[in-house]
Amino acid sequence: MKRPADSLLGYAILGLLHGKPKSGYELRKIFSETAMGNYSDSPGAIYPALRRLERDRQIAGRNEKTAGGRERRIFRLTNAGTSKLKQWTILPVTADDLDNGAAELMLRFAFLEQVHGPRLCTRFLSMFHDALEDYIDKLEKYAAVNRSKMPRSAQLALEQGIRGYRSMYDWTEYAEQQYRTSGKRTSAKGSQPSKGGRR
Amino acid sequence: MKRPADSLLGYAILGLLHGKPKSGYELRKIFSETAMGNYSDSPGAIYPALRRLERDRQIAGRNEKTAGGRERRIFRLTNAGTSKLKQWTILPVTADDLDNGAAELMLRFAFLEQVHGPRLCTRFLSMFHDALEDYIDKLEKYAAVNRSKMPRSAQLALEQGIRGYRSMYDWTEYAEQQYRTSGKRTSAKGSQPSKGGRR
DNA sequence: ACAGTCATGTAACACGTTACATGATTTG
DNA sequence: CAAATCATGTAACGTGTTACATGACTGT
Repeated sequence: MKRPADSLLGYAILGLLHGKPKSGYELRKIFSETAMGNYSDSPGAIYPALRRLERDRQIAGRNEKTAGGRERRIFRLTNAGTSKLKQWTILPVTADDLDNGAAELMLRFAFLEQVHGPRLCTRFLSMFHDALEDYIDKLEKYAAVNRSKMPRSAQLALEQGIRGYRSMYDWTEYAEQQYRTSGKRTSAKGSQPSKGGRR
Repeated sequence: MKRPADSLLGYAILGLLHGKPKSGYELRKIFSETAMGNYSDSPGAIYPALRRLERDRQIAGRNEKTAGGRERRIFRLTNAGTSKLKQWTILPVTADDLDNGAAELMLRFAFLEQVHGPRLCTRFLSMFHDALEDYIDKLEKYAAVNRSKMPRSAQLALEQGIRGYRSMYDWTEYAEQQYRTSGKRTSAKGSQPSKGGRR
C-alpha cells in the first residue's frame, strides 16, 4: 500500500526542502538550472506535487511577502516529512533498485549525507557495492548465454548497459575511498559545508 | 504534435515485431525474461499499447489458433509501422536525448542494425560520440563551478553521473571498433543472422 | 481434481506533459 | 510602455501501475 510522496519528484522535493524552506518557484528553478534537471521543472508537475505533500502533512506552507511585496508560499518539512525522508534515504539497497539504472538510489545518496551524516554514506556505499557485484554477475551470465542470438547492435547495447553498471561499481570504490581519506569533516548536522575551496 | 507510438514501450513493440510477428503474450514474455525487462511486462501496459498501435494502423492483428486450439492474436507491422520504426531509429542524436540517461538512444541502437544495417550503425555511433563529448564537457564545467557548494555525497552523486557518460563515450569507441574490425557480415536485410556461433 | 501456464483483457488510480491562464513587479 | 521575470495555478491528455477477472488447455 504505497502512499505518497512516492514519486521521485516528491522525494526530490522533500530532500531539497531539508534544511532550508523554499517556494514552489525556487524549487522549479533548482530543477531547471542545476544537475537535478532530470526532474520536472514544469508548474504542472511541481505545484500538484506540493499540494499532495501538503495534503499528506509532509510539508507545510505559509504565505509570505517578498521585498517587492509579491505573495509567495514557502514550504518547510514537517516532522512527518522529515522522518519520511530519513526512512527513504536509509532503505536497504536491493537488486530491484538497480533494474532501471539506479536513479532513485543516486537521488537517495545525494541527500544522504545531509540527512544522516557520513557514517551512513559509507554503509550505503558498501551495500551498493555488493548489490552491484551480484547484479553484474547476473548480467554477464545472461549476456554469455544470449549474445549469439542477438543482432550485433543489440549485443553492443547490452554491453553498454553492463559497462554502465561496472562504472557504478568502480565509482562505489572511489567514493568509499573519499570517505576514508577525508575523515569525518563536513559534519552534516543540517547546514552547508564550510564553503572551502576545492583541492 | 506528437502522435503515438510515442512511448518507449510502443517503439519497443514495433522493434520486436520487426521481422517476426508476435502475440501480446509473447511480447510480455520477452519483456519479462530478457534484457528488455526495463519495459513493462504487465498486461495493463502492453495490451492497451497494442490497441493504440493498431488504432493508428502501425500494427495489424489477426486471430490464430495454437496447436492446442487456443485463440491468440498475432500482430505484424504494417507498412506505416515499418516506416515509423525506420524514421525513429535514424533520428539524429541530440543533446536532449542524453538528458535522462540515454535509454531511448540505446533502444534505437539495439534495433538499428536489423532495421537499417551496419552502415547506419557506425553513423549513429559517430553522432553519439560527438554529442557525448559536448555533453560531458558541459557537465564537467558545471561540476567545477558548483562542486564546492554541494554536500559531499551530492558531489559524489554528480561525479557518478559524469562517469556514466564517460563510460558511454568509451563504449562508442569500442563499438565503432567492432564495426571496423568485423567488416560488414550480418547483412541485416530483414531477417535473422545466419545463426552462426560467435567469436 | 487441482495447479500451473497460456492468453487476453478491464478498472481505478497516480503521475507527468503540454498548453493555457492570470496578474504583479521589475527592468530597459 | 513594453518586455522580461516573479509567482502560482488549472485542464486535457496519455500512459504506466496494481489489482482483478475470465477462461481454456496441460501436466500430475
